[in-house]
Amino acid sequence: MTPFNLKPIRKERTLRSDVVEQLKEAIINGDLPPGTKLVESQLSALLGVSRGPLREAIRQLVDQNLIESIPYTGTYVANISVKAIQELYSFRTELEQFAFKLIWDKRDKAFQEELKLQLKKLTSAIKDNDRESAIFEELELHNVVYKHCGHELLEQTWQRLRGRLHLYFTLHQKAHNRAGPLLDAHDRYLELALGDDLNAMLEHITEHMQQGYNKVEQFVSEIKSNTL
Amino acid sequence: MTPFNLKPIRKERTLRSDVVEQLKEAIINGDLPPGTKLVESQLSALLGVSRGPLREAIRQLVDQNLIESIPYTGTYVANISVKAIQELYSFRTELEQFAFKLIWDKRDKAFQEELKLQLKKLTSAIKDNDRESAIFEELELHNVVYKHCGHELLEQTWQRLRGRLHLYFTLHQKAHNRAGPLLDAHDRYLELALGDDLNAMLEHITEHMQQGYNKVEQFVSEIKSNTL
DNA sequence: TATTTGTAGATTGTTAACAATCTTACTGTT
DNA sequence: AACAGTAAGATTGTTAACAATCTACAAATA
Repeated sequence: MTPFNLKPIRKERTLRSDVVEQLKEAIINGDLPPGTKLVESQLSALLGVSRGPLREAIRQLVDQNLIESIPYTGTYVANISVKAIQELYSFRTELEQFAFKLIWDKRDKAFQEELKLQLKKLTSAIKDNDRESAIFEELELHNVVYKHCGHELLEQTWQRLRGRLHLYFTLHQKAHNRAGPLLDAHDRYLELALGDDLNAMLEHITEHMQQGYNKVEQFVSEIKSNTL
Repeated sequence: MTPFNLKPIRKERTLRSDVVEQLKEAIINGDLPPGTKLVESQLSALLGVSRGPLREAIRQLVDQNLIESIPYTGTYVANISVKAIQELYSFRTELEQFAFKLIWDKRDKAFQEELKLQLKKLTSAIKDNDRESAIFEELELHNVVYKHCGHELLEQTWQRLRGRLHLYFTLHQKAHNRAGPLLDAHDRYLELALGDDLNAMLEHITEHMQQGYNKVEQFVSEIKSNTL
């Protein structure tokens, strides 16, 4: 048979996977604020799905730290805390430094172009004042690195953190109604990522993350003290 | 009321959690070799549980990379590969170096004593020629570090890798019927971990992991070529 | 005989009813 | 009024039956 350029189709559409997507989206968007109690019967009715697939979806989101579950008691949208943010940012720093160490000598044209393209998308979204897109594109920029370094375990770990990070960005944006954290000074990031000084890049990541942490930490402290 | 030093009790005993434990145990022990097809009806009958909780348990184990699942097709005990081992060991190196960087200035008496105790347990298990225990205690030794550095996200990530690592150790042991990887030369590990040269410790971790990787990689290559 | 096509059985996905557990509000007692 | 006990309602955990999908084998065709 003539070998068409056909890839085997991904057959992983199931109610569970759809529910995971929708719930994740709702949490990340802030439609379901942290602490919200998720009642299975209500949710399943809302989604038009029975409780079986819903419960399986919940298990997956618990593993992504987006939902907390207490047996026989209830499941809640994960709460935020200064410590959790601290951990997320310090961990991210290590992950991304590792990613760059892995990719450094393998940075091909495709990688460089995709990184440039992604920065354009981000810049454009910021100029258009489209906050939601800006957050997404910011995450996509970092995603390019993880995607290209060819380390599945690392990428998987990054994906697990990504949702939580997205949530923080959204909350920050909603709280201040201005551009989320880290939406500027990405030019230097790109410059170093395409340059030839690995150590400078690694140091920049530490600073980059530190800045992001400061912004997010600050507003979470505010929220927490307001809530009391 | 007199404030007793009581922690809120963990109430998380459910069929799902029991199934997770049992399945994990069976995979890690090698009772369910890599590639084994897991048929839900058979498993549920075997465990005396209906398919609902079983399926939820499977979701959790998929997230720990111990099971692979293809919708409408089947779930299988995760296969092993040289690349997966490579990734696991390189990632472990980063995680454990991060852990030591975190804990270094906070190493208290409790930490030091627990580390010493754990090494004793490991040494004792090796002397008794109790392979199964030796593997467990080896993992417990590293676990002490993650437990004490007070970084939940890091510990969580370690726990997710631990099962997979345990599986490799078991397979190695079964293949060669001799002591698993890394069961010697832990004295130096302890010495450095209690010493005051962080860089030496970090370097040692790299070597330590490299040795472990070499042993595991070698025998997996053998297995793979024999299977063909 | 080799290839294709159809069909039956097996297996996973989904649902809805049932059981166990928890929460809350009410009642009675001191 | 404060507290313990209790019962009703709500919610999660579990089960078993039903539907959708896939796989493997056999019949049909060349």
